[in-house]
Amino acid sequence: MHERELRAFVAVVDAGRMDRAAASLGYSQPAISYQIKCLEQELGLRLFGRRSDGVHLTSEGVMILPSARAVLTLMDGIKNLPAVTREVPAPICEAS
Amino acid sequence: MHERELRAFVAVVDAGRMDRAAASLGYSQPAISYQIKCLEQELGLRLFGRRSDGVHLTSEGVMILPSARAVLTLMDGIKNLPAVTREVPAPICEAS
DNA sequence: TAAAAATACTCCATAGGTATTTTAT
DNA sequence: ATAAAATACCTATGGAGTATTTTTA
Repeated sequence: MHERELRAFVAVVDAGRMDRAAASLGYSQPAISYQIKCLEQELGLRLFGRRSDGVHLTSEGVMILPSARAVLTLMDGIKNLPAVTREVPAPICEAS
Repeated sequence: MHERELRAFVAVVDAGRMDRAAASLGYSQPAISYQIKCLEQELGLRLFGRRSDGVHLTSEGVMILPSARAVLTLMDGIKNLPAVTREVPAPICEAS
């Protein structure tokens, strides 16, 4: 399971369509289709039903969505943790 | 940030040495060294101090460890969620 | 039939292995 | 000097793009 697959997953959920999700992530539409397919294959289930007007979550998709979001939030936190440590407050009094 | 990098990270933490972590994951030692290096570069910080008898977490490494473990736990949960749905209890009464 | 997703294909970057070198006690 | 990590090198796979086909309402 890869971060970019999970980002694709939630982007598609949010957009309701793969092509718009692709645009929002700066990828081509086939790239997102491929990522979703990879994730579905790795999990061995279908995350979306395909329609001519977009895509909708299956019940399995609904189930993993909260965990997917949580993983991405944690990852964002990991990426920001070092920044937090660097945010050591500057001395209140400037050197004279 | 990739799942395999986080798995390498926690395996190295648990083993205290990259070569043993590599063995525990079924990778070669240079592969783990490479994954740790990638993660350190992506985060822009050093996760481990290197010694001749192994490796030890830096304070930044200590900070991200709980989140790294949480991500992996969530990922394991995602992988198992479908199994949970499939574990629909069998009918208690056999068909007569 | 029109809009969206999937496939085919090509190309490059990523990540693995083996062999070797470097580093640290 | 020895044990562990890093580097070099090669190869294979993954994942991206563009062009095209397929699907579905």
